[in-house]
Amino acid sequence: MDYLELANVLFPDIQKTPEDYEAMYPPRALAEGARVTRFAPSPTGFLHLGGLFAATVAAKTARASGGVFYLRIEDTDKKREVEGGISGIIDGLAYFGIVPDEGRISQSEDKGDYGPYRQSERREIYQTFAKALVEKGLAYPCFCTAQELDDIRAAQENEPIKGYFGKWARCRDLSMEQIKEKLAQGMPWTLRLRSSGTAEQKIKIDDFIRGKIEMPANMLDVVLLKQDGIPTYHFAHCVDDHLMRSTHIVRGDEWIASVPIHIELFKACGFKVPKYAHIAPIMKEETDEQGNVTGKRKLSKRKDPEASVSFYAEEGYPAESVNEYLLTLANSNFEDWRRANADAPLEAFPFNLKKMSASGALFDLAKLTDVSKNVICRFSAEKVYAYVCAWAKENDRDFYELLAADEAFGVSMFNIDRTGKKPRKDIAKWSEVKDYYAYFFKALYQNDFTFPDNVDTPDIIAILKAYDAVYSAADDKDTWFQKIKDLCTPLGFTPNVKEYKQNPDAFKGHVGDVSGVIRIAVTGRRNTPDLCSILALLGEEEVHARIAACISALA
RNA sequence: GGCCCGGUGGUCAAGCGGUUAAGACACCGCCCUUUCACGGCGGUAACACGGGUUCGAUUCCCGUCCGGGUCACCA
Repeated sequence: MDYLELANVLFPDIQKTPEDYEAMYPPRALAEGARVTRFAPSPTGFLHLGGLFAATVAAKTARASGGVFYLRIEDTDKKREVEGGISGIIDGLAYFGIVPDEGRISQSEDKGDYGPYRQSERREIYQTFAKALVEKGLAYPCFCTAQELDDIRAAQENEPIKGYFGKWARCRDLSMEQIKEKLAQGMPWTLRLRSSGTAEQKIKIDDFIRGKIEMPANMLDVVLLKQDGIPTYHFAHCVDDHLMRSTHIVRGDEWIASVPIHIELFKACGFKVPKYAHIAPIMKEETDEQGNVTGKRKLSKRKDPEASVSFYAEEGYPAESVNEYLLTLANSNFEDWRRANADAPLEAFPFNLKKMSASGALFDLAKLTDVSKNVICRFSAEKVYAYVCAWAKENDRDFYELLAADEAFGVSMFNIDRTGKKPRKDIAKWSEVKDYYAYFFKALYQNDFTFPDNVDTPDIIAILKAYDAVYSAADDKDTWFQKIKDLCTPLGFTPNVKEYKQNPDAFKGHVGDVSGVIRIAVTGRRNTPDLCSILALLGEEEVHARIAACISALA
């Protein structure tokens, strides 16, 4: 067989050679140890949490080493592509602060010297390298139809090794005449690798996360180029990551099984094999209708709302919170680092690929909530106000109008209990703010005047009347509190909590019960930030009105 | 089914031959406290199972079980 002739018959239009591309995309001039990583999603929908996680890990890996992180779009399957998929991914990443150093930066723009970064624009490159493989006798055209392939699969049902190889590889040894004849008939063809693997061969890989793995070598004549001339994932991965000079392949662990194929391909092409880091997926507990746990599975975009990154934007979890949560999953020492470096930017965390867990973690919303409260309590009131406004503008227009009507008021509201060493941790996501802070707005304020059972209604009314008489919005915290204490004794309560605990039968309650009554009368809630600040912000007129309304409701 | 990978409290996880088996979240209790929080202290709770190797196994080996992945002209 004259492979040179075959190559020209198959790829008559390809003039360039692999050497041309090697020269066009020279090795990167980076410092020793700098890692080049990428995120390479297919634009099949919006970004999901697993993708964000992989991108985060890849980006951190590159940044921590002074390397390069780039975005490549793997759109070799036009059937699955969705409209706006590319910008959905780019915008999604940007929302979480991930801006690639190079690669695809918009629906139609690239940045960097190793592009194009969209696979559908790299057709000629793949064909050039495919042609070179044919010239070396390492690839051949296959004319099998989908039906024939199905038949092979059916026949192999009980075989230990399945796939296109050995006696099943019917097109492997076609003569030049047969090939030319089929081509002349216009039969569509795919290009397959002529694998040199045997059933006995083993390969070893040293994965950054999994460690040493031994697997049977590839022996399948996998498809390199589909009928439409577009490469499969395997071939595109090989050509792109070589030409774009990736040093570390960070990807989901569903790819582990195909590493033998990839290694054979890199070697067949004469490329250096990159390092691999296969990350475990984020899992979700699976339950039946009764809520019993039946197992776990990968977070699914279709079944789990929290799989989609847009869920976090809609619920109002700040990107910072999601990022921190993801980092707790990625490197378990992150939380220790955060405690020791409370105010350091996330970028300062010394991320370590090797500390990644080999098994998939269950997604834990309670943990995210906790992380998020810790993140938000460090925000300034101005920042909270800005975030809540931005969230409400998209998700709750009425609430947005209320907030935007008075910025100073909004900031003051979020500033309560936020300035000390131990800021209040009450907000985990912006969507709960409206409920927590409703009493600040006349339009939202509601009160069903439900008081705890330990205070009788006549006492409630007495407390409110007495407080209404002494209240002044100008009171500072000490004055305010002293006034409440002064109310206690005449009404049968004690200003001293300890005293009450020592002798609970001697009093109707303590100063905490008294302030609790005032809180509920004015806000309708049993838990709020500092009451004194709330009353001052609400203003005298409003406070008096609310107290009066409460008294008449109870009377 | 073949081939890979994994299996420490409910969850995330340190530990990697000798530990009272860390820590975080959640939960419970106590303390602090004008409420709510915050904070502090304490508590319940774990090495999947069976065989080896060893003076000694959570740590090493084998088997079993369980969980996950993969076996496309999808990525």
